[in-house]
Amino acid sequence: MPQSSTDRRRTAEPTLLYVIKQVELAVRSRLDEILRPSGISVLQYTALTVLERHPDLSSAQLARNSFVTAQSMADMVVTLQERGLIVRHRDPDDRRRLVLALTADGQKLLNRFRPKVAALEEEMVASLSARQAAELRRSLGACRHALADHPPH
Amino acid sequence: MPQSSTDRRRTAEPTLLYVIKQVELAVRSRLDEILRPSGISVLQYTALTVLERHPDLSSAQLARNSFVTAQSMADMVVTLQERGLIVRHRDPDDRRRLVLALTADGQKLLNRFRPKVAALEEEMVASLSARQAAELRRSLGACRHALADHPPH
DNA sequence: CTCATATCAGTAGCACTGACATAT
DNA sequence: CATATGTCAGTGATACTGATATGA
Repeated sequence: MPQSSTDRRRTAEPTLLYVIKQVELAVRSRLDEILRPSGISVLQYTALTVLERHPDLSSAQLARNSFVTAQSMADMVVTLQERGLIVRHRDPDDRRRLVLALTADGQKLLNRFRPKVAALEEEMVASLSARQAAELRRSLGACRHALADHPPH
Repeated sequence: MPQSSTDRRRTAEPTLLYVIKQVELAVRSRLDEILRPSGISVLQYTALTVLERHPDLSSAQLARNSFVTAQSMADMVVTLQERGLIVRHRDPDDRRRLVLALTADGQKLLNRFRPKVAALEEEMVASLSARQAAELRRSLGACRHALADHPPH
């Protein structure tokens, strides 16, 4: 007897949103282990990698990039500053902005953990071909783009 | 002058791990808005959908599924129970286990928000073909599987 | 005046460690 | 005794709302 396609109790097919969440949960769990010796959290590490790729961001810009409020990001920025991983200085062209930059220690921390993080990514895509991994990245980028252009509430 | 492939300051290419995190952040932000009228959090909603697909799980099993400790999940389970969305009863075959089940109200809540959540997923994959969306799901499933089989720390 | 940025204060949800009782 | 489940207590990192000051 065929099962109803609308009986979600018996369809073992989870939604795409759920699968994304599951992968992110697994990644975060593994990154937690990797970063534990560093003393910084996964979110703080992520913020550092963003600053590495996009120098001279303000805290407010970093907040929008991470879909959190400016107040939430401010706490993390202060923490990273107190640990000597970033510095802040006024933007002379817009004296409201406090521009963020990695310190030598911050860069050193990123360099130290990059191999293990890259190994985790390798492990994650081990069963995919290079073409499949590339398409995965493209598709996720399209998903991100589709959701990003949304008026904040 | 060609840029060095190891100078991550100038390579605009973020890691796959980062792109996954970005999509999950965007999804969570949008789900927050959708679920705000319901009074439950994204994590609580997710737990309800897991119980819908896999009835008779214990809190500890649910915790392992979500990569969190049993204590963390216990808090959420108590909250959902107090709101009348789930019930718990002893497993007669293993009297340690407290088996979880959706209540009628819990099922009603899921049914009420399913259309909006499905619409969000549609919006996310709008620029992908059906084949691309299917491959995205397959690849993410492979990633999840590759990371799941890891000894807990 | 408006908007954006940054900050301060208070609150709440979430996850953690450690300890413990109970059942297999 | 060893293992798994569930609970209780305490703690910390995170993100939120609301209010305020400052500069474009």
